[in-house]
Amino acid sequence: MGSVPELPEVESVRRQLHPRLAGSRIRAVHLDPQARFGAVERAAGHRIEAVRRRGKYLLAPLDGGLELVMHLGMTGAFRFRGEDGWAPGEAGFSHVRATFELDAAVLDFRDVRRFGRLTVVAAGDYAGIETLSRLGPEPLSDDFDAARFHVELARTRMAVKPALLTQRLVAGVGNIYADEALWRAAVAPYARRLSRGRSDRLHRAIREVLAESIEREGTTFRDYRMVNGESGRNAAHLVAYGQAGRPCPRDGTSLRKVVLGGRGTTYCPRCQR
DNA sequence: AGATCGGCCTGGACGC
DNA sequence: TGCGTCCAGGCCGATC
Repeated sequence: MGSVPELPEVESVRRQLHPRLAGSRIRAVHLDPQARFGAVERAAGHRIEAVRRRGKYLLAPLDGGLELVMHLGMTGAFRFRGEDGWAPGEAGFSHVRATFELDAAVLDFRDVRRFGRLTVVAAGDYAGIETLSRLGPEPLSDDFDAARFHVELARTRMAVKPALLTQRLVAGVGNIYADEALWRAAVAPYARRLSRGRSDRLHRAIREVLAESIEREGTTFRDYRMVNGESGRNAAHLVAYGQAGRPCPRDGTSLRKVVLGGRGTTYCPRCQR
């Protein structure tokens, strides 16, 4: 059972990184020689202006017209060297794939499974990052419009859950919150071309489950950690994801796990239609 | 252009 | 106990 950083987890990381990094200069960058990062060395010598987020991407504009784009992948985490038990010789100090020497701190990027990505691009130029360049609206902003969501859901031939995971209809929803939102909206993950009523319920449920998880600083099973090493508190509130075999809180039916679009999917076969 | 599918990567769970 | 196998899964690139 992994724990994948999705929008609430990435936002929780962003909130801890921004105050520490904004205004700080990157003196040097050290990279795992096996890592396939994109031109991260170019960040050296540049000042970080802010740490922002789009979907599951962390975006750090640098002075000189550059931008550091970061994705945590499956197991990525940022930790400050020598803080909160993160130091050579301490338990758990391992799998460091990149290190940023800053003015007054050393920031490590830990990533056990190496799915994470770090890239430096010209500011705003995401042409080489397909998912980011075609990313849908931020779910918690006014850009996430219910009418447009319905139209786009009706246009695709995909089942609703795989469609959500493409990041094109809405940004930042992954496997956990897709299952949670579909359960809350009582929509079957394999449904297609939702009615406006169902699509509106799903639209609202996506916003709710993400906002509630941000309040709890995300969902931790094992891997996801905030920058200070702490776990998020949302795992105890999951109703669908990882709950196969448990009774549906709405009607008591045993929750079923299937594979849909290559992803584990848990839902109530009775009330999610 | 949209949809689908395999590959990437590693540790933990599981079976014998 | 120890070894082998399977699974998790976001994104990317190839293919249809």
